[in-house]
Amino acid sequence: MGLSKTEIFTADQNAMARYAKVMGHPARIAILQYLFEMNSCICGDIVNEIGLAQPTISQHLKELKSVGLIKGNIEGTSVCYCIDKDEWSKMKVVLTTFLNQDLDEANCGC
Amino acid sequence: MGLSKTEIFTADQNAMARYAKVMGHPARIAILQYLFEMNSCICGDIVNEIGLAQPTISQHLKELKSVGLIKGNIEGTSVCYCIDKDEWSKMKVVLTTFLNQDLDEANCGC
DNA sequence: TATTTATATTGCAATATTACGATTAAAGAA
DNA sequence: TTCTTTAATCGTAATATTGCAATATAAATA
Repeated sequence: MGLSKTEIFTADQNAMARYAKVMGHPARIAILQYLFEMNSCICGDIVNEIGLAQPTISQHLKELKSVGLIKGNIEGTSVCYCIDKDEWSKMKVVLTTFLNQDLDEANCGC
Repeated sequence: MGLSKTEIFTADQNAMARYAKVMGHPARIAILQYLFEMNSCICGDIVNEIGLAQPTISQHLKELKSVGLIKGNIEGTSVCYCIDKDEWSKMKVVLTTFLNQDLDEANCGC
């Protein structure tokens, strides 16, 4: 179907999956890394940095924006993109809590 | 195209995206949580716990196995699935390093 | 051996994702 | 106003994902 059955999962599970999913593409990882590295963050620079066409980058930026991880400010004809620190912090809490689950508790006979 | 251009990204970027992608579905999050909670981890139990058909769960388990996050041991007619602690630790390092990037360094004028 | 039980695989339909050329929109420059 | 620049949107092709019914497989049991 291509359609996830989100209804049967908890809000937490869906939120975690949503964050993870948006990070589940190397171009979006690369974009986020670039935004962390650079203080200037013009969309055109991202297009030049990463070897993908402008509409493709624009689409990835849209997805990052849809979960709130980045925000864009119009500056004349160009757009300056930045990490949204509040949302990044939220994601960090959600994902690290999951990643830091105690492995010693996960013991089965296998 | 539906096909990611992995060639133009670094091994690290692709590895991160691969981990994130596999966690990018609530059913797989739910499965991992269940494997953490329970010490017994029979496939059939997972099917009962999560409201998805058996073939669907089997498919999700396959994807989790493909990145090495879980391993399955045959026990008679059933299969016992467990978290692979080594791989989980690897993922934890890769993702938390990314998540813990210094937000104060990411400053633009926006 | 035949039957049951538990899981994997196959095949398929519906939808989503990735990528890009072409076009559009909006702001600045000539 | 016209031209240029920059980024978003549209349209489309190729591929991937999600989900399940039906079937296959493999081990245990009767």
